[in-house]
Amino acid sequence: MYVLADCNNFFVSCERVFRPDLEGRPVVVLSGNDGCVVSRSNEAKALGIKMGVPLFKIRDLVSKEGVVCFSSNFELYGDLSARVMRTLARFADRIEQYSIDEAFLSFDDAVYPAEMLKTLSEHIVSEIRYGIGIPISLGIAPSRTLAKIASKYAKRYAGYHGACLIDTDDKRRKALADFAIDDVWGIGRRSVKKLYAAGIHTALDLADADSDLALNMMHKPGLQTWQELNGQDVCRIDELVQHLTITRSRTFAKAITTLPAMEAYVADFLSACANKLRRQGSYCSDIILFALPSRFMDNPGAEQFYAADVDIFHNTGGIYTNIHLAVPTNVTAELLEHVLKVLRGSFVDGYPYKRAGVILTGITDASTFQTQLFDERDRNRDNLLQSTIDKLNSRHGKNTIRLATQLKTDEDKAKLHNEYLSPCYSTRLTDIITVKC
DNA sequence: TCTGGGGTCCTAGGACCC
DNA sequence: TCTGGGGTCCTAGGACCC
Repeated sequence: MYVLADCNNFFVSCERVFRPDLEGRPVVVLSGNDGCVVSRSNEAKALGIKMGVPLFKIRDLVSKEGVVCFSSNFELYGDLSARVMRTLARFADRIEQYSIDEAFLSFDDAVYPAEMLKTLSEHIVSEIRYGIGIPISLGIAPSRTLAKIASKYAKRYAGYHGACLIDTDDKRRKALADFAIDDVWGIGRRSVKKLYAAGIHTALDLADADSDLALNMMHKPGLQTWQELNGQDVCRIDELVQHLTITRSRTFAKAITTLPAMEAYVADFLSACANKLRRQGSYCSDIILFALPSRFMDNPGAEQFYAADVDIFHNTGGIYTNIHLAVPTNVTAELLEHVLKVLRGSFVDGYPYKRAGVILTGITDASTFQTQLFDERDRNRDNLLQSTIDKLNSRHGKNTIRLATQLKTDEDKAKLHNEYLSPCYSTRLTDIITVKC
């Protein structure tokens, strides 16, 4: 059996851990530059605030209803997430972290009868609620897709005490009959339209349909969803450690128009990517660099460059390049050399670059590393220098040693528009909570 | 004024091989 | 007039996830 553990309104719940006064009040967490709503408390949902809505569109509602806003604080969320994951791992035979706030636990059926899992799950819910402060919902079922559905019911009805079990065919059919097709894991917007046209509106409609219908409309992933809704376990994710791509990108509050400013951001993105790459013990052979204008046609700064109905990359002067390296590497300075060369060659001064980023691909692990015959670099020296820098940074804090091109931390903060940022209560001594007696 | 960021998997089609 | 069959690898784009 699988247990899906899904934290409730995770980012908002993290903020509330250190602000218990916000229980019962409408709270939202915003994306970078305080752009869109990315997490909502139940009270905020009840006010009709939709996921992804831009803040400027709900300003009136926010002030009228006293909605509390937070900028996103990933240092805080990452730390609380790690605590939740460690706690979950203590209970399960196997754990697969699926996202920052979700994990699949798997249990051996021979050891854990369904009813025992239900009791255990309720125990996990209260352990995480009272030990860490995060409300969480658990769904128990024989397949991952059904476990996801069960977790939604656990969230919906308080009577389940945070854990819902779908273990019999009768329960499965009842649960699916009351579950909208567009809420099923793996069924996106595109597929929903086609399914509606075929008269399929609930998860049960799909499960009871012919498997060929699922296959023809939604190809292989659709067939897997069909199987999972019918209780078959189709393994789709595993205990994946290595990422196949590593990305850092940002939309800027104000477009970047000068090369030195862009170089600083790109160097920062690349440095963060390379760090992650080394932490997972990999090398990469390709870097994608992009710097693009605004996605929105009505953005006045970008308008003159925007031609309707044409590919934004090719016709507006935006940058989107794939840089292939002859020898895979994970050394920040070396990666940056390549990227800066391309950036300097393609950057157009005065052009309004609104978002930019770096993607590492062609990722391989250390054991498959291949040297090249005509390699001029002294790789031993590079690696020694890099590991020394990494050690210093891990001892004295992120970016203690950084490349000259990178942003200075204070400047970076000034440029970021994060009006409602909370302290990093659990990861920085300077931000530690004070209790007055 | 103001519109997120980081991922995965699958498929079709082109280039190339013998 | 008539132009194989089987395979691999790579890439761009689509769809989906939180």
